[in-house]
Amino acid sequence: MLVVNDFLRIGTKMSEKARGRPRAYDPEIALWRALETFWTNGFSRTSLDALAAATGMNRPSLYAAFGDKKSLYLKSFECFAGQLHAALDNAAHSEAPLEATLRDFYRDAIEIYMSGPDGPRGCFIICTAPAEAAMDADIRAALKAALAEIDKGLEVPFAKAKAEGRLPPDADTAALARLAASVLHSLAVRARAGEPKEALHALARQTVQSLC
Amino acid sequence: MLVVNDFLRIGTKMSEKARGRPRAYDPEIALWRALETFWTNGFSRTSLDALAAATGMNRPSLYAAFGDKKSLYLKSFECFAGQLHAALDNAAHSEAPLEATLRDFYRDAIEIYMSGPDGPRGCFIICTAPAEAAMDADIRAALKAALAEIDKGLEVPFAKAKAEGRLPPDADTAALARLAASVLHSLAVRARAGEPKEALHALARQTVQSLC
DNA sequence: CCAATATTATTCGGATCGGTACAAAAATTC
DNA sequence: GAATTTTTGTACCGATCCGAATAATATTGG
Repeated sequence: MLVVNDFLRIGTKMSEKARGRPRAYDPEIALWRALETFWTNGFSRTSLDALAAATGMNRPSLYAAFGDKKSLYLKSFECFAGQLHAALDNAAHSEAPLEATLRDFYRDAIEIYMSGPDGPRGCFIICTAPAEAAMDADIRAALKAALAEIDKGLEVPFAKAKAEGRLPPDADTAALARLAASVLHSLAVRARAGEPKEALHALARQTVQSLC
Repeated sequence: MLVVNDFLRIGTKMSEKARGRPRAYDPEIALWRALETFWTNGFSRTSLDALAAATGMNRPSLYAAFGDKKSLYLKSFECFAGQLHAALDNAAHSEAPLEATLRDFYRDAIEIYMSGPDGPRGCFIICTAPAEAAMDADIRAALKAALAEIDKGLEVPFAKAKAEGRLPPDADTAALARLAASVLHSLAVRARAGEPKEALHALARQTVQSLC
């Protein structure tokens, strides 16, 4: 239950040399490799052996660095949520008009959803967390928080457009943002199901047109 | 690899008595119990022991009746897809105007998504299939087909409204239906994440308002 | 060179996994 | 009532699961 100590050291100054045997892995790279493994396989289907193989670490090192399997999954989740947060921040601070902001946001999302070494993987959060969420309160809480962050983040561009008079004064920006977020969720699932990229772009286009 | 024989016998006339020891289970009930187990736990996290406990059958009987684990999952999937198909058919044949049809469709869906013995479970298809879809071509194909059926099914009410002049003559009914379907997907995930029922109804309301 | 420290590498252990073999049980047919 | 047929129940299979215990290795500090 100690664990995690390593993570705290990432940000510290590297002036004083580490005392013992040096690490053979980069924690950030290893975490990303673990994330990718969970992303394609989901939580329950991913074994510690697969994670060890993907990270190049052996199981004890994995455990020492990230804790048990679920802890590693949640760390991967937060890592992906960080990327998501950055994308939302980007949209929130966009100077472009609402249509363009939303269009670019979807474009970037689709690009990520369609990526992957063995075919499209959709969204880490939407495609792997729900399966576990019903029985696992921690994963459910993480999922709920991520959904809320998407809703909140997407509201900013709508609110800005409303403040600038580009939306009707009675527009419910929170509701519009939740609708836009809903399409994002669907894009994630559709990509993973194998829908062609053009169909996803068409859906995004229709959404922008309907909401702006 | 024989298997399945039992299923074929469900619909046959029961005039000639079965020859051997009688079945101790009802295949339809057992399938529904298995479906519920997969629904809450997802595919990978569900063990054959859990399925046996839920159905009241022992493992050999399970195997004889439904084949291996994935085969049982896919049968559960198709069973749920059948319910979905009925709901879509209901919406397609509705005499009510588009708004009411869509509103009722969402209302019924939310009711199902919020149901469940241990809290809301969302949608069997949207919440359990994506996790497996990236690595399992069969589940991916089933998921893709189900998504297509939702898109197609929801297009009917839009097309009817357009034909009756209740939508602009240039309305892209297929695109609108895909957008409406996307919100359904999101409702499934949101319900499983624990969003309150009223929030889901509000999202449905906003969607109907935006699309009709 | 020797102690201390921290990580790696090997190995194991109990539990559970999905699937099956085999015999007992319960019904029908003759 | 004996033979046949089908299902049930038990027990078991090798494989894999997650986690930990132990030993070897590589570095720093004295």
